[in-house]
Amino acid sequence: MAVEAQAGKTDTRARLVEAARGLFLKQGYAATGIAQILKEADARSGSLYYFFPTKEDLLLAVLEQYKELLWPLVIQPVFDRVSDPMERIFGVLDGYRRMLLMTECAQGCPIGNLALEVAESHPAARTLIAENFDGWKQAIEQCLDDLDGRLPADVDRKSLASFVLTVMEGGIMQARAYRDSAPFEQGVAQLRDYFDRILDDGSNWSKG
Amino acid sequence: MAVEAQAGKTDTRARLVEAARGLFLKQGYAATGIAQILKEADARSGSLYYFFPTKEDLLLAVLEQYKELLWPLVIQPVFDRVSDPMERIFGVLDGYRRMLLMTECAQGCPIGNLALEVAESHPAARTLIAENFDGWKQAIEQCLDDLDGRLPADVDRKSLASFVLTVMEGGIMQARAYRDSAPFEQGVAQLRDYFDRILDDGSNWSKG
DNA sequence: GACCCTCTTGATCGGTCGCTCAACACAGGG
DNA sequence: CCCTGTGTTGAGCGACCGATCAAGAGGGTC
Repeated sequence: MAVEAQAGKTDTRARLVEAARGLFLKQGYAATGIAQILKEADARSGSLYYFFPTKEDLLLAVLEQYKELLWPLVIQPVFDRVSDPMERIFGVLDGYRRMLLMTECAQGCPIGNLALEVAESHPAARTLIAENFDGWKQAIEQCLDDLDGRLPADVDRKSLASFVLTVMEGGIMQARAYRDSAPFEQGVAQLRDYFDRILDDGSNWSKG
Repeated sequence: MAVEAQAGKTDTRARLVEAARGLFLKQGYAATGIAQILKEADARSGSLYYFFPTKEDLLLAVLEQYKELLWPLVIQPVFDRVSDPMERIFGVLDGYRRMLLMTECAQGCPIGNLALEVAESHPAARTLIAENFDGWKQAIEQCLDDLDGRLPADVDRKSLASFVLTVMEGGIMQARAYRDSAPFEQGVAQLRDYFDRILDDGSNWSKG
């Protein structure tokens, strides 16, 4: 019994979203033409506009897919490999470092790119971008909660999770501007230093 | 004696750069058409292409102007108002917060926007973006140097200045994605907390 | 006045943009 | 066999893209 078609009737829609996702990531939204997406997906314009009334709807589908891929592709693999909550946070960050290295700092966070490019002009996309950030921060927040007593009670976990995202996105931006992963890595190191200073480890450190 | 022309012979070039600067900031580089720039600058296409062989050359001129405007517009006003090196750093950051508030979080850091949009596809622009970041970080680094003894000797000032930029850019990105300045403000607050923990103030704090 | 140089004008180029639509393929159900 | 519903095809739309260029305006100099 051969594996035949999936649940859906056609995979054209999926191919279009996949192609658009890759091209938006590499080139940005405005710089990517419909024709290029069609070529990459091996589809014809009529098919695209059958599934997506406008180019923006395709963008929304891409952002929806990012939401769906966040846990299975970004979070879960790290959580499976690492159990310590603190190391899970830095494991996720290390995943982005590896992407930077693999692409020679050409590609960064797809959500971050789109956040700055389309947030203002495409309100619906902006909402989905915010939801992507929310999902990411919730994963970090869960790690912070799992730290239990190690994190002082007066620390605002949501705010700290937001800070982790801030450092990641800012670090990636610099890495891309300099084509060098060092600014990202330094930022992560400073973030770890900050965590070390916050954490109640039951230990007093004396430096030097 | 009326004030007549400036040193240069014409201001058309300056008007074009100014118009392009504003539009690239609001809409991004790819999303801004030449025709729109011409309309905004009240110029004709021949004039533009007399000064700038291509659209990318206009982008480079915009980035050069940002380099020139950094100190007089962003750094110096804060340094004139504030003398304490630490407060100078957070004074600069507060300038960006005010921009976010004024624009309802629609506009962020012009360099950051372009960094993510054109860094990969326009190498010459990427270099100028990096130079803009360098200039910004040098201002912060100067503040760190001016802290003298308050900063432990083993702290890497370049790395810390880079971290300030990272937090700023990451914070602005989230502010724009959420159309809310809170993530930026929280990030800056965490950064201040980090500084407080790093600084040798000659004081021991016991919390609570 | 003749000449040059800087800068401006605006029609126009070929190409690409996002998008439309009538026609058609094809499987499932009656 | 026909009908319907779900996709697919590809020619082609008007608009706009970035860019070109011959012509000329206007000031400075001799």
